Amino acid sequence: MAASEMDIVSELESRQLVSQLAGGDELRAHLAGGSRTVYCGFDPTADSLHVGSMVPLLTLKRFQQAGHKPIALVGGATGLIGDPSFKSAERQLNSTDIVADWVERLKPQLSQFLDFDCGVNSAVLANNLDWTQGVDMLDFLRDVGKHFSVNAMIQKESVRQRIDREGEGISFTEFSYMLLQSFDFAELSQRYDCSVQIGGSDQWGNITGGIDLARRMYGKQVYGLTTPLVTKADGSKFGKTETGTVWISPQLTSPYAFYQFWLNVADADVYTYLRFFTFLPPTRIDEIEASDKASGARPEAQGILAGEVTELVHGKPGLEAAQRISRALFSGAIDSLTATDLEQLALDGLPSTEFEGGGLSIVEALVRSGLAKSNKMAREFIGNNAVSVNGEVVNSNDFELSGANALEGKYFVLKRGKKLFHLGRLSQ
RNA sequence: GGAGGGGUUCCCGAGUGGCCAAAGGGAUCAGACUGUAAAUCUGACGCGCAAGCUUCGGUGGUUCGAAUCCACCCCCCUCCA
Repeated sequence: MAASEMDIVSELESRQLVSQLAGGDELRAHLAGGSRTVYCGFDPTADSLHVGSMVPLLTLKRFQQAGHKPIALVGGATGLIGDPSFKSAERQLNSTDIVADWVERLKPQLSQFLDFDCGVNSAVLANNLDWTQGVDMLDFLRDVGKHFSVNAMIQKESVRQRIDREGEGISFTEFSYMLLQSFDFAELSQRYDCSVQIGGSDQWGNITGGIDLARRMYGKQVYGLTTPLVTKADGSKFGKTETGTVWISPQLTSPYAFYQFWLNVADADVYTYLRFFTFLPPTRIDEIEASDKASGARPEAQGILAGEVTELVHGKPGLEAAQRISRALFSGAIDSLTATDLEQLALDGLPSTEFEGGGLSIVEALVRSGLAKSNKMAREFIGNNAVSVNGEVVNSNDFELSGANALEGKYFVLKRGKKLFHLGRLSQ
């Protein structure tokens, strides 16, 4: 490995990807001194990762590219408990079956970003349930619990609002979460000689807990690094769209919707996101930013970002499908699409609905397609000129969809608002 | 187990017998302006075309009338044991 490749901390800093360092210069020297083993944990809180999980996950990949060995840990055990860090309320426990199922779904998602066949620094996929479920409770309390001071734990910022805030509390279950994650780090330091843990900055308390535990249990010096939480300049929550969370899974968020999400990133955020979510060199990103600023026209950054991230997550075919739909729908020439084009859009992931029987009213079509939640909302959208069918604005509640005004005798491209499209098909 | 404080529409949070489908803020959605940005302004924001209907932890009462009063139950928080 070239020496330049090894200076991963500086590389991450140039991308503004370092929030906190546990170990500072010592950690830099440690990473510069050879190929190290680095881990990051992902708890199964749903049946897919979402875009927010991508920052630490891609950071893990960056470590691997720099010659280090990544461990992607899926929290089969910790997912049963629930991390209280910066959560405002106690959460509902999920059943063991559900968590086990989610673990299985997360595994391939974690794996797709890492290289498992590149020699000494091949990635490892681990599950903390493997070393947690057999541990005897009394042993755990004696060997692990004894190293933690409750006085110190309740001082952690991550649980502060649960303890200080009137009306909220924290169960012993969630409070013990830190012990489990700390135990993971100590265990990985033994099993894999893992010496670095990374995570989002909300994981700082859990990471430092692990560093202390590894030292106390095994006399091992280990380190930590956190990445910033992804924020949005306007203060709203990152990773949500009008249709909900943006997931990695193509079943939950189509490549088209995924692509659109990135295409719609605000100017104020897009260059930061290029640094966080792509592997383009920082110098290249600076160039893009400079050229966008100079042009005064619509920035190119969003298109580049959407292209890079969509390809990374959904591959070339996914990206191409997303771009096909985007071009077709936003070009304004909807009425020139052929039946083949329209069927392809449905295959590419444009949401679609079969409309049985003959003609139906626009109001009903909006509700059945999910573009409006209720008849009332549908009428309101129509009243606001927010609805169009096959490119033509609909301005009457009495508008009917029928073979006569369909594209190719059976297709309708329904649009609500500026960006939400749906394909309707009449079936006889 | 004891004492006290709470549970209101997506979230926060007012409301303590009719003027309450329920203030205010946030989030969200639509329109205008734009670049499928941001900011700003306007409008919507339980369901229903409407008459009206269903909501304020649950169940049952009191009352002409309840989110508001009473009883019991469930859940949460604080302090004490």
